[in-house]
Amino acid sequence: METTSATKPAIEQIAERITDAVMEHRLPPGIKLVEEKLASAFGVSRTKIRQALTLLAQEGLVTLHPNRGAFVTRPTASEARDLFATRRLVEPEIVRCVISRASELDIARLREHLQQEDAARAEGDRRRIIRLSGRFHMLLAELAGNSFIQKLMAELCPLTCLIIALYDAPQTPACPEDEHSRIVDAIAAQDEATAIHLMLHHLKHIECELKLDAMPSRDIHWESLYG
Amino acid sequence: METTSATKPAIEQIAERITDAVMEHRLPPGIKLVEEKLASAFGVSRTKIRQALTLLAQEGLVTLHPNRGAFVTRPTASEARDLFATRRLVEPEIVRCVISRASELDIARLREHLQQEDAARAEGDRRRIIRLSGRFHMLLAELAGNSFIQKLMAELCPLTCLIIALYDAPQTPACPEDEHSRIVDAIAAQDEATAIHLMLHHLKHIECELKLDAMPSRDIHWESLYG
DNA sequence: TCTGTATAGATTGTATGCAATATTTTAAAA
DNA sequence: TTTTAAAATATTGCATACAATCTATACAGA
Repeated sequence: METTSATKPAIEQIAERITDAVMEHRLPPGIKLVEEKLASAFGVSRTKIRQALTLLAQEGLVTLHPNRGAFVTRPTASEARDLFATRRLVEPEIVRCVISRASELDIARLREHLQQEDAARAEGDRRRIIRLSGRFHMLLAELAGNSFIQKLMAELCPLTCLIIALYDAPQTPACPEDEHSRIVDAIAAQDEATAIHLMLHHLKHIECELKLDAMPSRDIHWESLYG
Repeated sequence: METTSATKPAIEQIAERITDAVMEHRLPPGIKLVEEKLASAFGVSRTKIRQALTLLAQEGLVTLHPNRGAFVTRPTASEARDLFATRRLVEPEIVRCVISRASELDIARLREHLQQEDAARAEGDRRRIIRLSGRFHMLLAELAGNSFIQKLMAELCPLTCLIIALYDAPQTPACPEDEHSRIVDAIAAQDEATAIHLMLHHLKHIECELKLDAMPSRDIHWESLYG
């Protein structure tokens, strides 16, 4: 009897790599994901790719059009607002849970992540900054210890990256974010009120930099236009 | 050019029928779902069944064991507590949204649903009662108008049914639930404070009837016991 | 009786092939 | 030149077949 292989199912690995590519804006919203191309890129057959795509579709990162294929989702402005409303509801709870549960080691993991973000910012690697910013919130959710909230945030964060790709002013100066580090400080100090306040401020900050209005063309619902 | 067929993808239909069976406790927690059996039951090939199963696994209703197959999930007591914590966080927000958005027609839909629940209760059809009780909360989430929250509740409600199947005292007298109808009354009256209070009370009520303690044997995590 | 091993059977994992559908290209007509 | 129609190409949807893996049974030895 051997050790139960801890290797993740290959399908999830594929989905994860596609997710990373989306988070880094290397796969822009709306782009078509052709099964055969992905299959040869990953060195597997279409069967696995299909399963990975249905998985990503379930997460909302990919949209499946019957008989037409898979596309990276283009969230509407309305969906973007719903997403941030959900995050404003959930992330304060995450902060509460982390403060009440986190060990020294957890705090250390957070600080280590902050260092990675700093490094990316120092290099001006905007793509990595965005991905790491998302992963910061996913790490917080993980430390909160509620698997349902963790899973929800694992879906919302990549989608947030997509929304930023679509609606962020192109020349937003790479966010002056010591915001993450201040949140970690408040958590480490067990200062719940401050931590929650900073988190909500941070979310508002991200949302407000988006140009969610004045782009009605993006929101046209072609399917229902004529009937 | 014809109308884009509004027929749901067949895979989702299969997943939905399996979900209903789970909600009605016709597929008990832990049971194995053999692909071939399902394939012939639904009259399709294993390929589609597999995709439906990965979808259900993503929702958490089914657990996939590599090379061993798919099983209806057996939530642990700890997961059950996390689930209710999540619902206590989300459902008050749902109530708020519904109160501020719901039209007369939406309220009518809620009342119609209550009638179905009454009918099931009058017939003593416990299975249908449980499924409809779950669907009541899913309907509320739908009316709240936030797709992310709606999707989350669409996962949590079937799981709640599973938890009830596992942990509910077998002879719990079919819940004396005018609780749903009182929630709808408060919503219709736009009485936010009361509606939220009733909702939280309702959730506590469900959770407290569960025997989440004193059954440690269910929670043993065999995989991590020795290393 | 119990334990361990070998064999047979069942089930999952994956690739491949073909039919159905969509997209692009080409050519013809306005 | 623009529009329309038809053929050619590309892509998805699905079922099936085979290999890999797991499970159950049978049997030998302690």
